[in-house]
Amino acid sequence: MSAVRRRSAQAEARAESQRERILDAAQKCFVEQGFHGASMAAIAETADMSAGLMYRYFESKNAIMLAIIARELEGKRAKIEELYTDADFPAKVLEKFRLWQTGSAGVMNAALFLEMSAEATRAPEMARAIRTSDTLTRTDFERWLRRGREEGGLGLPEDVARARGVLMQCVIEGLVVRAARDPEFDAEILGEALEPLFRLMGFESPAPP
Amino acid sequence: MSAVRRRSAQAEARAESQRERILDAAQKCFVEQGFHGASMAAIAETADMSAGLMYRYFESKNAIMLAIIARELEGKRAKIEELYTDADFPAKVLEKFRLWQTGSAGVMNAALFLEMSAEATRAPEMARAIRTSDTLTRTDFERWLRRGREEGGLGLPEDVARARGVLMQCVIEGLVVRAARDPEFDAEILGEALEPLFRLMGFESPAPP
DNA sequence: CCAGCAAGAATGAACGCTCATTCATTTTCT
DNA sequence: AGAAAATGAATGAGCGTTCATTCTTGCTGG
Repeated sequence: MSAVRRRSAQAEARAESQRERILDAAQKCFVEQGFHGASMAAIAETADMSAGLMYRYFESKNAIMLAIIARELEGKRAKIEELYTDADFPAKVLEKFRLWQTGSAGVMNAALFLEMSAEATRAPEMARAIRTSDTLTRTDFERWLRRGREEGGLGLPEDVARARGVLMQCVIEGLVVRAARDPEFDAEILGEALEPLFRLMGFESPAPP
Repeated sequence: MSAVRRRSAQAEARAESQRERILDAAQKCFVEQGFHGASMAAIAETADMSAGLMYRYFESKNAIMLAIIARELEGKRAKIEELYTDADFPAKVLEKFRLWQTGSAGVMNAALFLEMSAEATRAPEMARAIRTSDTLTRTDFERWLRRGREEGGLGLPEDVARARGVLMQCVIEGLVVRAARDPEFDAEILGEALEPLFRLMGFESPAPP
């Protein structure tokens, strides 16, 4: 029985790695050809497996799309969290902007972000997934803005914090749009305009110790 | 010959109205089902004509997509121009935000904007069209920011104006993303955060006479 | 030690369907 | 009557999905 259990654990691990292989391939294809432009055949070829086999690991193409979105959103939140656990907010945002431009691996891809957002306006399942992640991100921003002064924050009242939290999201998402649209744009130019804007909104580096 | 010319002019007018009927239907379908999800049959039905007839007025589905984009971008620029030919910039932006949320006719549709932006990352023709409109919009913003003091402006130097012009675009586009994602969101909340932000960036109402 | 075997993994041809596009035909105008 | 406008069935390509089949793996009794 121990042998059986070991085997099934091993099989489970292999299945998981297969799922990831499929998701990696799907992400590449979705970025290059769009959700609807990418065919299962193309994804299979990219993943270096047969089309039929993918149905052992995912119920449908739609399930793959949803899995991609979940993975991307999780990654996005992790990246945004990095922004305010460390110093120099504007510089960190600029750094992320450059990553969005190049579409580096492991980063929320800007084109995919647009694709997802457009799709969410008509696919309720995607809208729900995005909405959840969206709310989490905004709540995090608000918490940051409402921190008390003794913690190095401004201690903003709730309504002001909410307004600025949303606006912050808009600015970030606007930067993503720009990164997708203009991968050659020199991020440095944004820097000097971004800094006073973030200061105004209360997103500053924590005070030095 | 006058009869011939009159006839051809009349025919031309009719052809133009047919083209517009197709574009209106296509826009509706694209918004509801996406560029690739909307079929020619669906567009034809919405336009209340046969599928075949559309090919008398447009070479292909792709040509329809490009025409839609051109029309949307032209409208977008006109709407943005309204922003600074009149008083109270932040209030006007909020008003546009609400229109994006409801997807009112005649206004650049938010979902379509996302769809277009995503498509542009892989279709060079669309990228070119969008890039052109994009540059025009930014140039307009920059001109506004560089206006001399005697004209009620700040007379900002070129590099600062460029940085703020791009950032302004990011904020606007971020608002579009938000409008698409959250049609229920109360725009009023944004108002109080938006006003100091625009003031900081130099986008103010013209001084009263 | 191994021949044989069950079961999971993987294949890829086939299926049913939808799509964009075409074109022989009919209808509508002048 | 004749030209232009409009139709909608036909076409063929491509899609997501299924499934009969083959391959691989690792356990088993002898």
